[in-house]
Amino acid sequence: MSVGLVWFRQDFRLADNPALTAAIDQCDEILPVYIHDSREGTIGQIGQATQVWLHHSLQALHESLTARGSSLHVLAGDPEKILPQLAKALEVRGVFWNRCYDPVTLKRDKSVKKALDGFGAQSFLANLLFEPVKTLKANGDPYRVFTPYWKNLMHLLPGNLPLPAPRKIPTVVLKKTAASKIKSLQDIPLSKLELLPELPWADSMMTPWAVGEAAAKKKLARFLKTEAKHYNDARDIPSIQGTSRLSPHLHFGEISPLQIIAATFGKRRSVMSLNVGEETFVKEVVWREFAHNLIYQFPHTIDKPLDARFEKFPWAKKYQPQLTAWQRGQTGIPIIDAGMRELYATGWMHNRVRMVVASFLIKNLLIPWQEGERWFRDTLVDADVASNAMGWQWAAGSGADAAPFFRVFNPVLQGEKFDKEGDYVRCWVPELSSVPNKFLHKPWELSPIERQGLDYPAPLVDLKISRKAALEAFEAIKTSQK
DNA sequence: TAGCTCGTTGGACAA
DNA sequence: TTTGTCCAACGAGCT
Repeated sequence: MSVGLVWFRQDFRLADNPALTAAIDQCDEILPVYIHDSREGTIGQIGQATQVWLHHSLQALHESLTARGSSLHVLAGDPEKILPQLAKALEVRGVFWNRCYDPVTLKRDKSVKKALDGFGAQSFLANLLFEPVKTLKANGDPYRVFTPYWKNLMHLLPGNLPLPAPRKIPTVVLKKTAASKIKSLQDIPLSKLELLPELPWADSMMTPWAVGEAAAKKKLARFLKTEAKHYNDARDIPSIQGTSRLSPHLHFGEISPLQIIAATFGKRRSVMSLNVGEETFVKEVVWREFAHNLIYQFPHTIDKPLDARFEKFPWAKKYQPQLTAWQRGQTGIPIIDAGMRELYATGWMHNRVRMVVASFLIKNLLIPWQEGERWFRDTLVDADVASNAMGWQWAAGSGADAAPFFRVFNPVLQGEKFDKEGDYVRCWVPELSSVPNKFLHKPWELSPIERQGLDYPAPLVDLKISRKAALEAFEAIKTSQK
């Protein structure tokens, strides 16, 4: 009997999982494993919100494996040591996994592959549509601008059909094998990973979410049936369900980008045949590809600006109180506070508001974008190295295809434009619920009498003055060498 | 090769 | 109230 080891990492699904399918094709018996590596500097060292999601996602994967006669083996430690030990003890024919492209994982996987020499390690493209190493401009350089990237790749869509989920997964019983005698290879209960903090926050944060492959599939189907048509406009209104909210599922691979594309296209074979909403939605999936491509081609941009001029940007020197006020949703600017509170309460924030709070942190408070990136990474359930770094660098103006420096979002105008009736602000900043719409996004303009009894802080900064200061700060670096 | 246009998400200001 | 123009400057991609 030949044995195949399937190493799950950020691909917690059975359908459209090329590593799993290949293992079943090539081997008689499978051992599905997840290895948790929480050492400092490893990819396992993730934010609190994503840890909570990870716990539930592993649980869901285990359940769907069990339903097919298998189970997930959870181990903790260094994959570079554990995988060769397991491979040796089980005398495997192959070790199968789906590739990730962030620099930390890439480096680790390279070592793992080397350590598995002779055990038939195979990796697959599964979490992206396009292989970053092959996605280059005609002259061989990496893309830095989204539009040409999109124009050149849209013709390849919808691409292949996603793989079906295997009906049965013939599984090795660890207890009967040599591996069961080695302590470090013994299965541990999921709770031992200690991913769930002992805080009521972890429960309440997860209330709006259903985790796992089945939930992701259901959510996609619903979105395509109802919201996708209006996505182009509705996605900008934070008070309504206009976006797909698939980002955390995509991050953990509970659904693949290929599955999303295939379902959106249906029987249609070209982008031109999609309606405007669907096309914009597909474009967003390709934006995710673009972010992963950028991080693959320019790995240093995880925490350093792509545009080197920004290394010398005159950021504020002391900013802890302002940073804390921003994190807690106590800046005195309603739309900012609504967004930051939504983030803390649910692990998610509407994309329109993400741009506004990022612009405010960077351009009105002059706080380095890396601080915001770190906070998002710790609090978002969809926190993804590539998308997060690209988004923040876009807001800062230091990234690829970034917003020009003079583009400073005015949170009052953004609020009045995208939260006209104030539903979003009233939902997350209830202390303002009685303020009339005219002043809801600028309560500091209420008369002192009207302000009486209003338990809401004064704005942290004057928007006009701080905007001017930001433009002057950008002036200081714009002539220096790129 | 040179010249041209264009660039996810905006705001201020003048007319 | 609405609309047009400007706010930099550079690389990508096309002709």
